[in-house]
Amino acid sequence: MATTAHAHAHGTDDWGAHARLTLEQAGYRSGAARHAVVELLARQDCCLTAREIADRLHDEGSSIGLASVYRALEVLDELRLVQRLDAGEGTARFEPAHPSGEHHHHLVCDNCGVVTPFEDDGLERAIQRLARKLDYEVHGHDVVLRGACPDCHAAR
Amino acid sequence: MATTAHAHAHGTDDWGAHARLTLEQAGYRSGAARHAVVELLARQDCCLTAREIADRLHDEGSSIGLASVYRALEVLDELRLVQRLDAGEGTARFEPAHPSGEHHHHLVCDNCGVVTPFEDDGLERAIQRLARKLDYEVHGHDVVLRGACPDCHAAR
DNA sequence: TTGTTTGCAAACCTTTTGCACGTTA
DNA sequence: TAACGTGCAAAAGGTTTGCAAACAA
Repeated sequence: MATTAHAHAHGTDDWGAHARLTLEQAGYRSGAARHAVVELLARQDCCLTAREIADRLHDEGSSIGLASVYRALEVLDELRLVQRLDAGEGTARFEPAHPSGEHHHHLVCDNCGVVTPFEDDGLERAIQRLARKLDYEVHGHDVVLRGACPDCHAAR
Repeated sequence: MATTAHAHAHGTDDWGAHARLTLEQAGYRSGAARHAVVELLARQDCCLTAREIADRLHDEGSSIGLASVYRALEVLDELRLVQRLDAGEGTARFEPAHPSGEHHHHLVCDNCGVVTPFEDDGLERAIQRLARKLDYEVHGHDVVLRGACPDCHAAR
């Protein structure tokens, strides 16, 4: 089966190690804040906002400034280690970008705002066919489906 | 041919009239600011930011407040008369949503930021097949392809 | 030691809101 | 006239930046 709304298992391809290596090879030193952000992201299946990242780090006892979270995410984005996603709520979300190219897309509930990941091979194939036809060098893509999640739909 | 990077012709299905009628039927009165925003959007093929809308209206001599542009867009969005798009630059973009369901998606250049519309039937079919399989009532979707536009790609 | 990273606070930008005034029905 | 729409200014987020202190190499 090609479609699943379940996230894949945690850390199966060790994104954390890949990210640390890539950062080092790009000449970045290791500091506490960026390290903590990488460690936290390595444990995520789906996207978090910068504030969510800072809050979780605080909960775990780290005192990381929000600005440092943004700076870490900026570097990770430049190195294509994270995928930035705008779900339309005015705040950006970030999730690990796996070197294998494996990725998912998102369902966003118009009503409650919950974001759910899904994967679909047919969709990926259609996008690859499309990208070949365009006069553009395509590096990546995002698909967001909007609608009513099962809970909100049932609650009508 | 199913794929085109060209926008379709201006106002061929008279979105402006449709929008005015929908607004009236929803009980909205007609005011200068919202009217001007609808008129301007009716002439657009692709997305504009709120500031771009206000600036163009000013250029045309209207003195429309930016807040009124946002308020107009909010109403139009609620009535599903516009499509809101986040291209990831931190500012939302808006374009007319045609009642026929005809729509396009966007290519965003990572380098220069230019946004180009495209249409692809294969992609639409893949999304429709996918939507049927999900446990979600899907109302809409956005696809953003990111990469290097022909100019930026050539300039390397 | 030297340049990088970080935390804090201030600055910035987009978007929303309060309020008084003008306008529509 | 009563309710709605608008413009302006202020407020409210989210994100970026300046700077001095802490830190890695």
